[in-house]
Amino acid sequence: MRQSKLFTKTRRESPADETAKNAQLLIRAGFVYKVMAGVYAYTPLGLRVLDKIKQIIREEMNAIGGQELIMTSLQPPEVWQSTGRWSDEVVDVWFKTKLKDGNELGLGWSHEEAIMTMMGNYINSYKDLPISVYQFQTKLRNELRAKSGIMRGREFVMKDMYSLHASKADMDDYYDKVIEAYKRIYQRLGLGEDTYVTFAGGGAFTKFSHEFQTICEAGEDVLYVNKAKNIAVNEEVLDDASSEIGIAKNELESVKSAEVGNIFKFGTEKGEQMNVTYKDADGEDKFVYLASYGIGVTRVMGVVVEKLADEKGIIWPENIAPYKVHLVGLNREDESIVDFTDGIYNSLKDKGVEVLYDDREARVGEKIC
RNA sequence: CGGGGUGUAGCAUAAUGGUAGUGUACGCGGUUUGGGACCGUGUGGUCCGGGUUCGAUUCCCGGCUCCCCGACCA
Repeated sequence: MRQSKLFTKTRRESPADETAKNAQLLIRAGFVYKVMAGVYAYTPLGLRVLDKIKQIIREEMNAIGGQELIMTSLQPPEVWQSTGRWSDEVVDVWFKTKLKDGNELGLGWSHEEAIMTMMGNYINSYKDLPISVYQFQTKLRNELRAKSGIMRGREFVMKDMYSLHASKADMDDYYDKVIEAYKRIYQRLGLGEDTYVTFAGGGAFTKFSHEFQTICEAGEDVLYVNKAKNIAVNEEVLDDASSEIGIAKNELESVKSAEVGNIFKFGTEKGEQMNVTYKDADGEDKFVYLASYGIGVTRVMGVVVEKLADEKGIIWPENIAPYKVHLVGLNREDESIVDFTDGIYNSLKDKGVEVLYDDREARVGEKIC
């Protein structure tokens, strides 16, 4: 890509209406454009980063048998009524709207019910299980308060995977595989060192759900960690979990963290509520087991910026940098030098190296800054 | 949703009850040229609605916006 033609250029100053480091830097560098509170567009540079993060996740999900598909943003109420999650009292982040004929619609904030409804149409026998599907979907959530730049928006990209099983044991096995896949993902994203698997807080599902928390000043959660023992406990479940694990509070250090992934087992709960069954080997109807696995793709991007930036700006890990090479062409008035750098640019391109070529007529200082 | 703040040019900032200034960005001309260079010149602005006033960007009321704290967060 020739930088002279690149859509978006850098800005010298941070926007006054952003205090979050990730938003300030991403806007200054021209990776995102703010549309409104909690709603950001991704420019060509930002999209390249997003696509690379997605590709890493995609590879790891495929490696454990996940199959990519895409559900819909428009959601019919019926699908959610069976589990009680259409109610605004139960789910307070719904965006709801209406069709021209007056019928209500919701905009997808999560997709468990949507997946289960669809799966119910395809799963008949134990031979159809297990099955694991995932998507990269724009989630729409009517958050009371958006904050922290791209880390908590009303519209954001999430990878959500759903696995369906014939037995608890099979679900448990797969769940553990996903944990390992997630660890590889965060490793590849450059967050591995500071990302911990923790028991999640939040009521009835605590024992069946885990969060992936990355130590990050800009995060919303508090984690108690023991780095040497590689143990981390969410503040919300500190008392219960620490006794269960057998570690004393004073062995743990309190740090702020951002939730970069959340996985949980529904067991047969959704299957029962939505009547999703399969025939077992004896011809008997059984409820399917469900587990689901999320990664906030755009949030992860924000966390990377927050954690790895220095006083001069964003530092992308090589795996997700928008380009592998930034070729800086100087002396644009000297034709022989222009020809020379053009040659380097073309040969890198021919070799399939992703290269951003600064061919602008500008001084060195400006290009490098 | 409760509380606090905010709103001036593309961006960042200043000032004022009486012609809104500067930087940057952008256009043009020129001097430069290995870490955001300089000179000249030009384009461009007071969130929306109402009120007070001879006159409101400024004061008052309402709305909206954005940010922060809290609450919320499968």
